[in-house]
Amino acid sequence: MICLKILAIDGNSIINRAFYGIRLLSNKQGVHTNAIYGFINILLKLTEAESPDGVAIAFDLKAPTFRHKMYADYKAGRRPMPEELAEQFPLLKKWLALSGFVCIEKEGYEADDILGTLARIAKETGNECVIATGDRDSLQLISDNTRVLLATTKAGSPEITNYTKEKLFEDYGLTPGGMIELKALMGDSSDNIPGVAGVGPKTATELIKKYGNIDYIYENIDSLDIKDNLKAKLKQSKDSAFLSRTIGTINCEVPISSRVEDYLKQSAKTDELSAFMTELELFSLMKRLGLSPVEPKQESAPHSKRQINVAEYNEADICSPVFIYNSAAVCGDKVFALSEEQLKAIYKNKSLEKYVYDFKSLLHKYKDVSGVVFDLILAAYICDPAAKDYSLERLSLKYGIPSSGNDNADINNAVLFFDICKALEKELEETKQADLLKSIEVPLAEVLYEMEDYGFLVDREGIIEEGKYLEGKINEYQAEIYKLANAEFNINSPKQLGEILFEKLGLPKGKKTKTGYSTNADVLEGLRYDFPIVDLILKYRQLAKLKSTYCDGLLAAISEDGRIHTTFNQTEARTGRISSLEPNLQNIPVRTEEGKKLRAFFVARDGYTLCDADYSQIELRVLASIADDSVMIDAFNRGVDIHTVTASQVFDIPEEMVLPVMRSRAKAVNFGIVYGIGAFSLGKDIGVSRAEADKYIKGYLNTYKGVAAYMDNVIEKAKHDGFVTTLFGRRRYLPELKEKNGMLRAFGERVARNAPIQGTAADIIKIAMIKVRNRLKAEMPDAKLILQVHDELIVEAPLEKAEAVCRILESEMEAAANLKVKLTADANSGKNWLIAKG
DNA sequence: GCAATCACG
DNA sequence: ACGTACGTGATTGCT
Repeated sequence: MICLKILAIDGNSIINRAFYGIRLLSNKQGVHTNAIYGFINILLKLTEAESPDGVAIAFDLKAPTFRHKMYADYKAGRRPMPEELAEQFPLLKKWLALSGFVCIEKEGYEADDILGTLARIAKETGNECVIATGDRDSLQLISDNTRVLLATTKAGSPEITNYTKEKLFEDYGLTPGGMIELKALMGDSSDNIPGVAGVGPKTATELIKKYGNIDYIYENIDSLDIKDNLKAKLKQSKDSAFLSRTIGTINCEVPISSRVEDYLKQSAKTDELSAFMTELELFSLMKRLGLSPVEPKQESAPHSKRQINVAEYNEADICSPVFIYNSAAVCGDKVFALSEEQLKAIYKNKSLEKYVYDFKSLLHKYKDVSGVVFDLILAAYICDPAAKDYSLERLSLKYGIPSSGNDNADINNAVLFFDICKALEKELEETKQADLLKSIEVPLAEVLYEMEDYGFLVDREGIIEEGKYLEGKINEYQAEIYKLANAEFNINSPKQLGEILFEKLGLPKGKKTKTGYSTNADVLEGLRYDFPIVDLILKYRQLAKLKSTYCDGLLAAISEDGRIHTTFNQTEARTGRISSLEPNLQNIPVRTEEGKKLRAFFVARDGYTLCDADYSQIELRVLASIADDSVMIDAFNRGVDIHTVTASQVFDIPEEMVLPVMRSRAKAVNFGIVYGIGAFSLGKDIGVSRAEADKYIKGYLNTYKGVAAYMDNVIEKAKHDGFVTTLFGRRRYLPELKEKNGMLRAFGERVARNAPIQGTAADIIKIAMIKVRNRLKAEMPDAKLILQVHDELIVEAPLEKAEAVCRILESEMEAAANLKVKLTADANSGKNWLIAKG
């Protein structure tokens, strides 16, 4: 077997050394390049000296890591990175990518952890790892397969020490593992790790040399041959020592590729690299790499070529399109700061085309905002619906856009905003999603604003009464549970509940969770008829949920106008759905009788009524259409109950012979198929054996051959493309399909099957919402759309308009898309949500 | 801040 | 042998 050598570089550490070791350099546009220059220099030296087979450069991300979670002050008090350095990161990463080097960054982990993981992978695969860093923390990673090249500054001049196990012992008298123990005692001021108060490097080293580790030290603390006051200090800081060790231990299990081949250097994109380096004016490095400068093309790098000048606001300069972020705007080749008055006037001006950030929030703030043709936050969501957030900061990193370097933050951000808009616009064009933004998301933002603003009236007194009633019942159940358990405990604590049920009372143990016994409804349901206490707990849980989340929660959310104004999040769900929060009005109970009662407290105001319309089986209709399954299409077109048809096909009996239990099983299969179900879960869900469930699925796929083919094809295609799309072109990227972890890959496959279905349905109802809102606005402006629950729309309408509104809802919802099957929506009206749902 | 639980489509 | 159905948000307990 050939032994490969992987050079693993701590990107953050090395770029820092480069930045502080070399005076500020910059190109003509004022982009700083000294850290990039220094980094590349070191990288070239390292590769020449080591001739590695692969190179991986690890970077920190800003996101908090597990260390912050364990220890809130981790890295507290660090000086923020200077802007001149920060702006060089995306450029360096671009350079590395163009050169064919592999960069690794992982949310929640530090560069150190990635290095540790690479070292472990190298070790496990019998390869060699060389770590290059300026941070002594990595010394703990040394092993027979791993060396550390430690960059330091000695007497003002850079020096590199090659640390092997032997060299480490020579310098520190410790093993790599000992370095971790050392840190547990002495702490680390740069990361704000406390260690043991009053113990510095010298004492710590002595202790570890003598006793090996802190476990031994603390187990035998009283018999140790050390001074009493040192013992006292150690005892005093025991917890801190163990915490410091945990935090100081590098995590070698970062989820990154464990194939060493994935870190081999790819060939460089020479042309692009030359253009990029020319732009950065890194001519001496180019020479060293054998590249020659190229004449920059006019449009090759719009953000750094294009000149935008800071100007005074002048109304005559304003023309379409104008790019507004906070209180500054870019228009033509000028950027200027705006007063609130000026902003207001620009937002009002219908004929002025505007690129904005978060249209819906602007509507809340300014009420009158028109002429919006582009919303950055929505565009960025379409381009990457899985992103954590859509801040300029994150996007500028993603698209490699440097700061314009202006002193005024607003001016700077407006220019950045402009550049990001251009990048997103380009990506939307390239991925054929521009229409999604223009025709769906931007108009929808305004509809959602109106819904949020209008709100949903609730019967406050009714909810208060219901809360009191529930409280009484909950107390009764609680008393009975305590009596049966012969103990008082917190029923809301799964830990305590598990101990009572499975240890004290000795009930048969079911599933386990990471932390103990599972006490969820699935488990308890199986025990409820054998053990009265379990039945009570289930009832208690149900009512406790209704009380806390729905009574107390909703009451707290009622505004002064007596209405609940939820917030719709248009950029959260990876499938394209919208979500509702603070409070969530998309999960108001409906499945149980007790829960349903709450819906009666969602009401229409005097003289008005609620019109509620929902799509019938929209996801299955979408599936039938996307899969082009003639049997399912035919079933829908005949207008018969789809679950009955499925049962009749799967059980091979006439439709009129289908029994309720058969229909209900067929229904579970229909739903399950949409989610990419397996026999195990289906069996569990409907309470039949796995083999029985497997028969149903086989029967299903044999009946609906188009669906069967689709389920295979969609994964095939997703693997090829790296994403799936809805009927309207909305993408969901699926990096999971490349996973070598089978579980994650299987998850990716289920998502590939589900996302086009759920996503297309989401697109359709979004279109319907826009159409319904426009019809209402034009024909009966007193009627307002107030809520969407994925396949359901609710309008508050004047009593006498109820019928007309129901017909508008039905017809617009049905006409929202033209599928291979007819879409059906059914509307009802009533004075509260419970009644209106029909 | 995470895990467990449970509410909805 | 392992885990096992997609997408969300709120509450509670616990470290």
